[in-house]
Amino acid sequence: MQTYQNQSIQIYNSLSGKKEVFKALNEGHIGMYVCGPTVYSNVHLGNCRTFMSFDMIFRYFKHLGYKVRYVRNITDAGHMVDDAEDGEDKIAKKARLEQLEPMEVVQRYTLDFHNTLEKFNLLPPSIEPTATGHIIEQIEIIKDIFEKGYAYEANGSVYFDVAKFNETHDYGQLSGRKLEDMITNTRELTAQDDKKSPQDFALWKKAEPQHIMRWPSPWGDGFPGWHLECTVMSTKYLGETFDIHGGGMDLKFPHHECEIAQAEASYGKSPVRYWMHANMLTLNGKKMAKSTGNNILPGEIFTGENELLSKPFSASVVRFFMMQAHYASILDLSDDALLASEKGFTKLMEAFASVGALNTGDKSDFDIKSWEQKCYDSMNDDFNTPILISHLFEAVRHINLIKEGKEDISQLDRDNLQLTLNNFIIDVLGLEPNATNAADTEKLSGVVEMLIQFRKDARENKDFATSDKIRDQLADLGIQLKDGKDGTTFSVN
RNA sequence: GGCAUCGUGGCCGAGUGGCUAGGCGCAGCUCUGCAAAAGCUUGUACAGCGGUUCGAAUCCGCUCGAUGCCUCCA
Repeated sequence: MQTYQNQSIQIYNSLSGKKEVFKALNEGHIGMYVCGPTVYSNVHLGNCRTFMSFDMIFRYFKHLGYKVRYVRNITDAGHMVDDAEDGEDKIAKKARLEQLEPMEVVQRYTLDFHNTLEKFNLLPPSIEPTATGHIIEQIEIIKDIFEKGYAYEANGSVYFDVAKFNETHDYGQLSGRKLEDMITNTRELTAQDDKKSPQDFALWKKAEPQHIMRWPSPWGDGFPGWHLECTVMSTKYLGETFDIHGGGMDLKFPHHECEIAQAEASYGKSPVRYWMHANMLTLNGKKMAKSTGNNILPGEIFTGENELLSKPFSASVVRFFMMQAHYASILDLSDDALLASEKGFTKLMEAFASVGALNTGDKSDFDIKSWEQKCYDSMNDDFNTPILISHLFEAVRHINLIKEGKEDISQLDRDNLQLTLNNFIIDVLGLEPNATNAADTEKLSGVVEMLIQFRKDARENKDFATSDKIRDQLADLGIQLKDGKDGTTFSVN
């Protein structure tokens, strides 16, 4: 029997606007699609938060014993830009500026993306398809939508006819918009090209002669519209209806709305059972975005080379910081908040590391079973990691009390505690103990233990000048001595 | 302008009709040669104004403020 059969998960479904009990389409299996990045520049920390949120969700499902197929795409075909160079796609533009082949840009930033996510300890998705690898499928679905009467061709481009679609379907169901409101409220747009209506969106876009990324199609050389790849790739790998579709909140409209329209137009049914949206990471109270430059790069966090930061922070600390907020809430990044998280993270990890060495007794003052269920309950309630973490700190308190001999724990409970902490801290939250070279750690440990012994001798001889010198100089090196009931331990910053 | 979301104690951040979230910081205490670490104790917070209710931070209305989307964006 798998763990998931004992746990009932509630998910906030953006489509209904309510928390719903999650039920997998196929018992024991979950299909999850998450909109990935457009690889035309370095991933910033805001991007990372979204992928980290879904990584946590992926991890939890796996922990519960589900077989999960997690698909996260790479958008390498570029999208339209809205500034002066109208009609040019982002990747092509970047390529020309840097005198690179488009696929060279794609390669560079895909690598950066992967490297960064690896630092944050994200699990790779099951499939990571690219838009350029699915041009044929995209052309096929355009033909299908065309035949069903929801698309029209204009000057070598193909557009989705939103008004036509809305006659028989509900365009705007996800974002809570009404087509008539959108028509009356549409802002003035400069490049309105060949669309019948501003609400229509491109399925296929004609490539101008200078446009580098282009493919042949029944409508001439061009490139696919930016909503299409997700429809095509999610369907290809997960089926016409699948369990979960995720992405950043900023993709809700129009991107996800258009995905629903395309899928309903082509397959005649709603593609997704649970829509999930991760909220924005803000900087100075404003959304991080590539286009506005209001962002911070992961590399700047790791080196501390940013005027907002007083020091560098490890990837795990940043991950812990993000896990202390609910995925659907806006989270504001600041030096103070990271500093506070770092302290909490260290406290948590030190307690976790010490569980195995806890002295055991005949009884336990800590009800592990009910505590464990509280951990599951918090995750089952729409993946509430901040609540989970509050329960983890409850365990930390007990661990420290046991260490001081003020509470007892049985051996069985200690083992269960260690296992459960490992499940949630390592497997579900994806946190990592500070990575250090094992061989170096062993040597360092030997040296520090030696100094601890010298200090102990000095203290026994009441030579406090020497003992304090050892303690203070080690502290200057970032090694903190901790005098406890059963002798002195140390930790390295 | 339209559509949303949000406004919680010094800071971050959960919760959401009555019952302690948690982390960081601050203060006191215990421990200590002195510290640190650890533990214990302490916060009577929910933007403002009305309303519903036996009871609201939590529901409703209005006001103010912030953010997001409406145009590429995680």
